[in-house]
Amino acid sequence: MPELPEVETISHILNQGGEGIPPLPGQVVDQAVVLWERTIAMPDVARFKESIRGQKIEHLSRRGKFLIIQLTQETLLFHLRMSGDLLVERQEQAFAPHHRLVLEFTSGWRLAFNDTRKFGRVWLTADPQEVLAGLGPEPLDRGLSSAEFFRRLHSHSRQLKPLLMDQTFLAGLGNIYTDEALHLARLHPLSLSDKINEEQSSRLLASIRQVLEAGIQRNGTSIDWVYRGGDYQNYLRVYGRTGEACPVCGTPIERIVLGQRSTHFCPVCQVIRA
DNA sequence: CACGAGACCTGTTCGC
DNA sequence: TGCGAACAGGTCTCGT
Repeated sequence: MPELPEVETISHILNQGGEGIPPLPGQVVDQAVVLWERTIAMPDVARFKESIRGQKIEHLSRRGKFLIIQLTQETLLFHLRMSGDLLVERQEQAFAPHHRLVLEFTSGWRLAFNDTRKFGRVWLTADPQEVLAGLGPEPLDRGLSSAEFFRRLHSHSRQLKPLLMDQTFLAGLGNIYTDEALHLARLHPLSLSDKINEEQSSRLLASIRQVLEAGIQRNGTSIDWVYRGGDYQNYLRVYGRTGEACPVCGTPIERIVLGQRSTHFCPVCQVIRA
C-alpha cells in the first residue's frame, strides 16, 4: 500500500497525535505482543521482546518507505509493504483480525501493526544503517540536483518505470506515484533511462516531486480498505483509470503489465522517443 | 547488467 | 448464484 506520501502522513500523525490520540514520543514500551512471528525481521522474536521492553519513544521519521521510530537505546523500523498500517489504540480494545505486532505502553495506550497480507516487516537494531544502507536518494531532498538525477538515469539502460520503482535508484516511489509522475512528465514507462535528454530528465524530477508533494498535501491515497485518511485517489491522473479519458488529451488510458505490475499511461501524451 | 517469473499472503472483484 | 481466475500502494531470489 503505502508509498512515500502515505508513510510520511503516518509518521506525522503518530508524532503529533490528534483526535483523542496521544503523540507517540514519550510513550514507554511495557510489552511487545507478537502475533505473526515472521513480521519480526530482526532480531529473533525472543530477543526482540526482551530488548524493546522499557525503551521510550523519542521521535518518528521516514526514509523512503520505511517508518523509523527512534527509541532510547535502539531504532525500530517498519516497512508496511502492501497492506500494513499502524494504529494507536487503547489497550482495553480487542485485537482486530490482522494485527501482527502490538506494542503495549505503560500509559494504557498501544501501537498496533495491522497487516492483512503479512508482507510487512519490523526491525529493531542499534544501527539503522544496517537496514537503510542500500536506499537511493530521497526524491524530495533538494540536495538531489537535476544534474545528479540526469547522471543517475544515464548510469543505467533500463525501462523508466521499473527503474523509478527501484529503491536503490530513488527511495519512496511505488506503483501509483510512478505512473502519475511519468504521465505528468509526458514520458513513456518503457522509455530507456539513457535515452532521456536533460530537459526530459529535469521535467521528470520536477514531476516526481510534484506528485509526491501533492500526495502528502492530501494525506496520501486511500484505496479499498487499505489506508484510511487521505484523498489523493480523487486526484489521480492515470493510475487505476484504464479506459477513462486522459485528463490532458482525452485519449483512453491504456494498461500494460510491466515487471508484473499494472502500468497506466496515455498512448498519445506519453511517447517513447528522445 | 537487465528483465521476467515465482514466492511470500489474504481478501475482493471480475468473468463466464 | 457459484466458482475459479485475476488482481491488489512491495520486495526478494532465481534463472536466462
